[in-house]
Amino acid sequence: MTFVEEGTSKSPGYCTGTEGDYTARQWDGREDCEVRQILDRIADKWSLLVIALLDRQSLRFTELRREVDGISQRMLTVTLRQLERDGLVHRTVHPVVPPRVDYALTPLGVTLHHTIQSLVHWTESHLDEIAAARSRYDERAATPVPAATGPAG
Amino acid sequence: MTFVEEGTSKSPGYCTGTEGDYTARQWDGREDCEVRQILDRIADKWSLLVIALLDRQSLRFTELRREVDGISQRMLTVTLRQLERDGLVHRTVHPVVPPRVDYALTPLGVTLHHTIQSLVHWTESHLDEIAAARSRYDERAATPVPAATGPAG
DNA sequence: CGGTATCCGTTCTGATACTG
DNA sequence: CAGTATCAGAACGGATACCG
Repeated sequence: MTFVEEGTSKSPGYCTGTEGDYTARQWDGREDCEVRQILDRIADKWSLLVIALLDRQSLRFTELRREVDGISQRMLTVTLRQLERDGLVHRTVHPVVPPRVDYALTPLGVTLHHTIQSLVHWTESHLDEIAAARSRYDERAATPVPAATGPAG
Repeated sequence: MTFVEEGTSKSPGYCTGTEGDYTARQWDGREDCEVRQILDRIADKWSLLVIALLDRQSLRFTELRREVDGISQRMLTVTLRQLERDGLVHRTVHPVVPPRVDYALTPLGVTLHHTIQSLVHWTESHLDEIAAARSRYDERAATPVPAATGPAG
């Protein structure tokens, strides 16, 4: 296998000693890097979709590939491996002549599913607002000189 | 500016016509790509942190940089721009001799903050479980031949 | 069918230098 | 202080070829 087995030393600069200086933070500095790391993984393009698809049902490799559709075989494998490693999905290999492998959410994965659904729900609920904000920003970006209307002189 | 102004045609293969084939999905195929796109942005390493930091307080560019610490000036700028474009943070420029720019969450950003806090909370609550799962997986990975204990014969 | 290993282009990110 | 522009290296992601 090629992907890193280390989950903490993935990239330098993540967990540099930043202690005892901030005051009003929700996240702890030492913990923060870990949270970010996990979050970055579960909020991954494909991970999110796979977890959503695996809700209340078990799917085969090919079935998942068909559902996600846009994903390549490589990325599906990698995503599934990460999810399995994190204990979010369970992999069942059936020793039959045409190999059959089923993937299902673990109890931990189910709890995550509930949580990400909240985030997805928020996103769905605010798609319009974000789109509108983007349009506004885009317009403003096309206005280099807003022509100050303040009291000149 | 260099970053893309288009928010939908970022990458090919995202929104390929995948309609009327799946059955038990929570997310709609056409909507999915948008949700994923937004999600991918707000769940960004830095975006998440910036939003968390901006909760209930306004911060200057340098202050944010100090807090996030590991972030480069470039990434902070880019992250802030994206967040501003999505209508999640508000940018206030004070026309003083030493330039002063304050960043604060918009009402929309505040609602997002609540939601991502749930996700962060989940992650914090399950750090140990994930770490344990990883250790288990890592051990299994170091066992190429599990020595089948089934009925040999 | 399910998966691995490799090659290669695209994207992301950080370091650096420069501006107002 | 608050950015912008450019470059180089790392990581990501897809296509391909091959295996059990």
